[in-house]
Amino acid sequence: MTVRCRFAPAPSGSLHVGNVRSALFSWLWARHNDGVFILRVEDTDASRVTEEAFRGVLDDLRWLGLEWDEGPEVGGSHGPYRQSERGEIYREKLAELLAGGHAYRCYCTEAELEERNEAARGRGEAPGYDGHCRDLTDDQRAAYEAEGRPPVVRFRMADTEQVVDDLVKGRVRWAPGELRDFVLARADGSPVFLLAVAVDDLLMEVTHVVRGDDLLASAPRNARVIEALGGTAPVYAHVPQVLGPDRRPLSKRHGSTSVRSFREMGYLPEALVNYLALLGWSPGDDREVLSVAEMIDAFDLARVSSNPAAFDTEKLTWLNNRYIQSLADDDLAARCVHFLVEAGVGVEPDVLRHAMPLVKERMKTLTEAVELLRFLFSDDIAPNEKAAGILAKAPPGYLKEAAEALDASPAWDTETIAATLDGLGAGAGLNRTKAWQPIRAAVTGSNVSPPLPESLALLGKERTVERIRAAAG
RNA sequence: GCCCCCAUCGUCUAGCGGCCCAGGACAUCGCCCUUUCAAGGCGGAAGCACGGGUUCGAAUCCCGUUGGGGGCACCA
Repeated sequence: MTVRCRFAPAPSGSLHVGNVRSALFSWLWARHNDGVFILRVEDTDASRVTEEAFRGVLDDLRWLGLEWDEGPEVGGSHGPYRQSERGEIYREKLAELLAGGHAYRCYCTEAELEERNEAARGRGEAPGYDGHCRDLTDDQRAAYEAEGRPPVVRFRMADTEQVVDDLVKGRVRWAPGELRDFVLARADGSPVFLLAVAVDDLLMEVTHVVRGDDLLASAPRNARVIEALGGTAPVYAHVPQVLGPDRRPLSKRHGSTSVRSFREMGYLPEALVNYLALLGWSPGDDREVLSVAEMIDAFDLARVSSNPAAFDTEKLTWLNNRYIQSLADDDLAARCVHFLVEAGVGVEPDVLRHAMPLVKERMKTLTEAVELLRFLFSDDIAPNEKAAGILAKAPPGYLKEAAEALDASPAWDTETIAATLDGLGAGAGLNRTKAWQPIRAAVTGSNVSPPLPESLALLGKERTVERIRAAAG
């Protein structure tokens, strides 16, 4: 049987990394089994959903490389894939459940429900729907109808022990009566999540549901609805929440947690995917840096950890640098362009490409290309505080001398420049650090830069000499 | 309140009864390399929440305690 996994986000603009991890595990499982990955958008709450928020989610997934086989924009034989377009289907299935006696109309008002809940609490009993309208007689029903009470539709939950064999949590049980009859459709007839998910998973022939463990208790409800509709429930895998550094569930409160924000901070999708895969899963050996192919090959839902993991930006950053180092110069340069342009630095593609070997091991994020390489593309290199200090401490006449020596250089390659610089230092009785730092400060405006001879070679003789002369005053 | 989930270095994890006086990675500390900053190499410190069992033997199994988290909606 073909494995069919799905990811069903609400369109939020940009996915947060916790959701993405669920999506990733679902996707990896589909790919591992040569199965199908479905994207379904849970936009039933149409009032809050904008087209922009919808697009944001698709963009995030594509950027991460989590391509879907069925879903919005790619189609598929089980559509439509937006819940907002499936109203008719839900109405149909709701009628089916009602007709089969698996669901019933409940006339209790919210006030009545609340009142009885309070009373239950007062008696030390568990709150929750008490089954008031479960077995109304025709007369009672008629009386409520006559009152004009708008009914909701509730699912008749089996009064037996409920068991879910979860791929990551193991066997989980709920005592009889623990899971109450829940609402499938609101008084206005609109479907709620519990109906929509069950119907969609059934009709889309989903075999494995991978999602956050905050939904663990809805698994038996989903399963019973699917069965009431004549289907077979999928296998569930509830992955733990992703925690923030304070060990509380990740939320907006933690600042930048959306895919978009990591993208804007200069993280590579490869690094984010690799990092997220390692959050709660490991291949079982000591590998940490894994290609997508290796992840697909090694992935197993049964190996996903059942305890919650905290998101650690430092390790993500380390991985990011590893991936930056591994990229080809062309590729890296292309990815840096956006950030340089964004910062107002106009780039020369050829120079940029040749600068990559100089910066790839010192860039933790792509945004750092800006500070590292600005001096190559802009002549506005006013020295920062430390650079100014270095310049002030340079021996009198040293910079002028350096400018002349470099200007007189017969060739302009790394070796020649290094030799010239060394000759200069020797003449002034300075070691390399003392001899080179003033040059660095004069040319880059900073005390920190890529390797000096290579930088000067890229900058060109004219601009180098000009800047040193300017600094010499 | 009731129910459910979870518990190995600061963090992510390996470990599924003897291979473990617990292995790897990030972070951290020290040394090396070194033109700055990085990167890299080598080394160190750091953990089985607690208490009972079971067993010849427990990080691994069972029970309890404690501590986190989630659920108990006409939200998803």
